Amino acid sequence: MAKIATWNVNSIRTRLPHLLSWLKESPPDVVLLQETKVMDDQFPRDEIETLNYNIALYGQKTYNGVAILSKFPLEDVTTGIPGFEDEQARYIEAVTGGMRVASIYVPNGTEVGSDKFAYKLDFLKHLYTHIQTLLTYDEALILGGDYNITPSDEDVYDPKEWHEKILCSTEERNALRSIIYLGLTDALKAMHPDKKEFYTWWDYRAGAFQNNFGLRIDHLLLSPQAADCLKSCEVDRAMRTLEKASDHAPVICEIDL
DNA sequence: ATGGTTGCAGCGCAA
Repeated sequence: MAKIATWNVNSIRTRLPHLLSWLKESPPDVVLLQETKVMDDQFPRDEIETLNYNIALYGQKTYNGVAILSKFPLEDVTTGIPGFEDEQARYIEAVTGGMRVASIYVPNGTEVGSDKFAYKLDFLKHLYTHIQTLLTYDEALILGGDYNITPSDEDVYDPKEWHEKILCSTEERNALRSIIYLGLTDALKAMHPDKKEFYTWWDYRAGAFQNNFGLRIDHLLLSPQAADCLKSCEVDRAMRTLEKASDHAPVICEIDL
């Protein structure tokens, strides 16, 4: 049984104590990290390698940055979406433990209709094309990350307040739905089809976590070969309760290949 | 509540 997690850490250096204790207490086999916010030469490799993880990095100063940690050897590592010119470090892919995995940090978009929103849609368009190609490989494929999109109003604590706002607009939801309809399974939704108020991100402001004012924007999307072997998927809310927590909680699935 | 908080770099910007 392989355990695969995705987690937006919001700075690997600030979150390192939480990451290390989490890796010690309930070690996933594969960890897909987003928003590491550090250049590769400053990534805290030694502390993580000591816990028997291999590491693949695509970092950037101050913003963005993605990484893959794996108990298995990491092969065929690629960075960036093929065919998409992007100076921001938001995509890394590798083959590990009999699976192909990717850690994806979709642009936030800031505001519907803005230049950054256009960039978000462009990123999603190229991601769609790349996933089309990946699905022809007929592999166990796990696309984890901060997609910065709620699939539906069920994934929003206050759909009226968020109606057509960023992370919830029809246009970006359609882009995500198109990607899923290529043949992917939303692992958390598949394991908990009727669960309500099931979120992965809570704003730091205004006591959002304490009030469970959250959104579900972090996803593990699985190819049919991976989905057939899916045994569980959960949100690790406990990580969001800690002092100096990331604003995102990890999403973890178990796959019995 | 065009507010609120966090992380970064170095006090404005992105989220």
